[in-house]
Amino acid sequence: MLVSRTQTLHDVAKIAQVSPSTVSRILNGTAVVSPEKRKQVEHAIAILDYRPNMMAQALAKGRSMTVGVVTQAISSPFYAETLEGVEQGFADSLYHPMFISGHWRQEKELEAINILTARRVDALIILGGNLEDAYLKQLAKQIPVVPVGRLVVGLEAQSVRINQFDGAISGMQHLIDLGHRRIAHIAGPTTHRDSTGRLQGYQQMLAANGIAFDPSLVVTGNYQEHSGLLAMEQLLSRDTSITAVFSANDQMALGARLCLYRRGIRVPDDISIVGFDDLFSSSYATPPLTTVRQPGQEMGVAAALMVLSLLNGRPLPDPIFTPHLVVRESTTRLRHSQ
Amino acid sequence: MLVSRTQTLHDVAKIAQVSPSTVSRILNGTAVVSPEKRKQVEHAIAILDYRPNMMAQALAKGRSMTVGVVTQAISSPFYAETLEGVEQGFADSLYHPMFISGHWRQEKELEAINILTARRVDALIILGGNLEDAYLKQLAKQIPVVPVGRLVVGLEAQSVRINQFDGAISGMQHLIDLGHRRIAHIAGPTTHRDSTGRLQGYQQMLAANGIAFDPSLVVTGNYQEHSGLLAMEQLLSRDTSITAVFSANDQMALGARLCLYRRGIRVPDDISIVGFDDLFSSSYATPPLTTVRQPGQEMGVAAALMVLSLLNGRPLPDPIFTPHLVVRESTTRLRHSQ
DNA sequence: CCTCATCTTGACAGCGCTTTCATAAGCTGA
DNA sequence: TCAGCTTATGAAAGCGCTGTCAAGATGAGG
Repeated sequence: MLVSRTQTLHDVAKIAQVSPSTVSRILNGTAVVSPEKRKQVEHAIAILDYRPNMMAQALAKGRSMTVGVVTQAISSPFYAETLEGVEQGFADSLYHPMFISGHWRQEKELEAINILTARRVDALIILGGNLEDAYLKQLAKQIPVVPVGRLVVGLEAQSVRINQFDGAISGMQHLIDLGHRRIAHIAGPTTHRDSTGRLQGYQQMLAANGIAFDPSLVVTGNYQEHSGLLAMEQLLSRDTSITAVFSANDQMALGARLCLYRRGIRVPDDISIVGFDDLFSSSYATPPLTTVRQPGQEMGVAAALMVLSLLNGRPLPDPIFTPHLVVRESTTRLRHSQ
Repeated sequence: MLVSRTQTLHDVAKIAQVSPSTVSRILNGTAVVSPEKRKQVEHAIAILDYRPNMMAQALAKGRSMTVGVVTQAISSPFYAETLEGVEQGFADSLYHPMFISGHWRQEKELEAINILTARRVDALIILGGNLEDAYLKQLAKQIPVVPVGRLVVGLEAQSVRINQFDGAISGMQHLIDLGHRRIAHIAGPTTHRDSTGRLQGYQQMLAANGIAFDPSLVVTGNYQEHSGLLAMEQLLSRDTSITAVFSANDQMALGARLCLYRRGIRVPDDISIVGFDDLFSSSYATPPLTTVRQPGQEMGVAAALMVLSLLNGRPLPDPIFTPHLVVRESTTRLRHSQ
C-alpha cells in the first residue's frame, strides 16, 4: 500500500477474483451467489476492511438513506427531547437523520429545506416552525413530509401532533379542582398555533366554570424563561389577588417561579403554578413542577416511524397524542386565608 | 414535463445550449466563461429551478461537505449547547454537521463513527465519550478528528478543552472564601477524566487550606439529576454538619437541591451549593445556581472552526478554554450559628 | 444425446457531477 | 501574413456503486 487510498468495491472484486457485480450482490443480498464466491468475497472484505461508500450507493440507487429534520433550536429542551426521539426511532432502520435549525425564522427554515433537499434526503420531518401549510403541502408532493407539533391541512394523516386545547383543559381543570378562581395565564407567542390552542383551553375552562375572563390576567411571553419572569412581574403589578398561574410552557413557568422566589412569594403555598410540556428538568425544579405532559420524545419516535411507513408504503400509525396532566408539587389547594 | 424528474446539470446544459462542462464551471466558478453563455446558463437554471445534487458532487469531488459529530445524547443539556455551537460554527461555511449519539457507550460510539465514515464525512468531532486515545489518534491519520472536552494525547493542538482542575479550584475557592470548611463533593463517574479532574481540584483546595480530606464527604454520581439527589441523601445520612456542597455538574447539583428542599433544608441559608457547567437553565433554578461555567456553546463553535482550519490548512485556533466562576444565589457566607 | 429451462456470473451502461485533455478560435507581434 | 501563444469550450473519462442484460453453465426431460 503506497498511499492508503480508501478501498473500493473494485479492490474487493479483484482480490476475491470475482466481478464487481458479484460483490455488490453479496453486499445487498440482491441475488443468489454460490457459497464459495461468497466466502472469497467476505474474506476480501475483511482483509481490506472495506466499507461501501454510501455517497456512491446513494447516487446509484437514487436514495440517500438520510432524512432531513428541520428543528428550531437544538438546545431548546423541548426540541432536544423530540430530536432524541427521532434519532431513536430511526435507530433500527438504515436511515439516519440530519438536523438543521430554523430558529423560528421562516427564511432559515426554507434555507434548511434547501440544504436538505440538495443533499437529496429521502424525507423531511418538520418540527413546529413558521412554514406555511400550503408550502408544506406542495413540498409533500415531491418528498414525504412529516410535520410534528402542528396539523398541516392536507397532511392530517401524517402530522404528528397533540391536542393543545385538551391539554390546557386538563391543566386548568386541576387548578379549578383545587379551588382556584383567580388564575392567570402566561401565553406563548400569538403566532404559534399551539399557544393559541392553549389559550383557548384556558378561556374555555374559565367560561365552563362561570369565571369571567379577565384580559389583564393574561400576558404573552416568547416561550423562554426570561419572558416568564417578566410576565409574572407584570401580572403581580396588575393584580395581587392571583392564586394560580397556568403557563403555556415549562420554561416560562420556571421563569415565573423565579420571579416569585425573588419576591418571597411561596410556591405552591401562596401561588400555584402549572406548566406545559413536562421537560425532563421540570421534575427537578424546586418545587417539582405540576405540568401538562407533551411527550416530546415519543412524538419524535412517532415521527420517525411515520417517515418509515411513508417510505415503505406501510399503513400509517396514529399521529395523534394525548396530553396528560402530571401532578407534582407546584400546585396546592386554595386555602381560605387567601 | 411528463414526470417531474428532478432536473440535472444536463438538462440545464441542453436548455442553455452549452455543454455540461460549462454549466459545471459556472456553478463552481472554476474557469472563465463568456458573459453570454453565463447568462444563458443562469437563465436555464432559473427556469428549471435547478439545484445541484450534492451526492453527485460529493462523489465526483471526493468531498461530502459534511462533518460527523459524535455526541453522547442530543437531549443532554450540556451536549445540546455544544451541538448548537457546532451548528453555529459551520453556519457560514459550506459544511454541515451530522450528529449521532453514542450514549456514553464505546460500542455505540464506534458504530457512530462507522456510520459517519461510511458517509465519507470530511472530518469528525468527538464530544467526550469513552473512545480510547490511541484509537482516536489512529483515526486522525485517516481523517481530521477534533476531540472536545478531553485532551487526546497526540492531538493536543486540536483538542478543544477546558481545564477542569482550575474550574474546581475556583468553585472551591469561592466556598472557602465564604467560610465553609465542611464541604462535600458529589463527583462524576470515575471513568470520566473530567470528573477526576474536578475531584482533584476539590482535594487540592482542601489541602491548600488545611482541611483534612474526609472520604465520607464525597459520593459519586452519574451526572444525572437523580444521582445528585441520591448522593445528597447519602451525604446527609453520613454527616449532618455539612455546610456546603460542590457538585461535579449542574444536573447533580439540581438533584441535590431537590433533596434539600424535600427535607426542609434551606439553600443557601443552611447549605450552599456550587455546580459545574452553567447550563442555561441553572440561572433559572430556585435559587439560581452558583456554578463554574464551562462554555459549551463557545466550545462547540471552536470545534467547528478547528475543523475548518484543519480542512483548509490554516493555523489552528487556541483550543483551550478557561472555566469561570459564576456567583448566583445558591451560596452564602457561613453563619456562626451553624 | 440433444433441447430447453433454470441459475449463476460478468460486462456494461448508467446515477449526476467534476476535471482533465484536446481543439478551435482569437490574439499578438514580427 | 503567419507562427506561436492564450482563451473559451466541448468531449470524454472517471468518482464508486447498482442493476439490466446476455452469456455460460448446469440440469431436467424426452
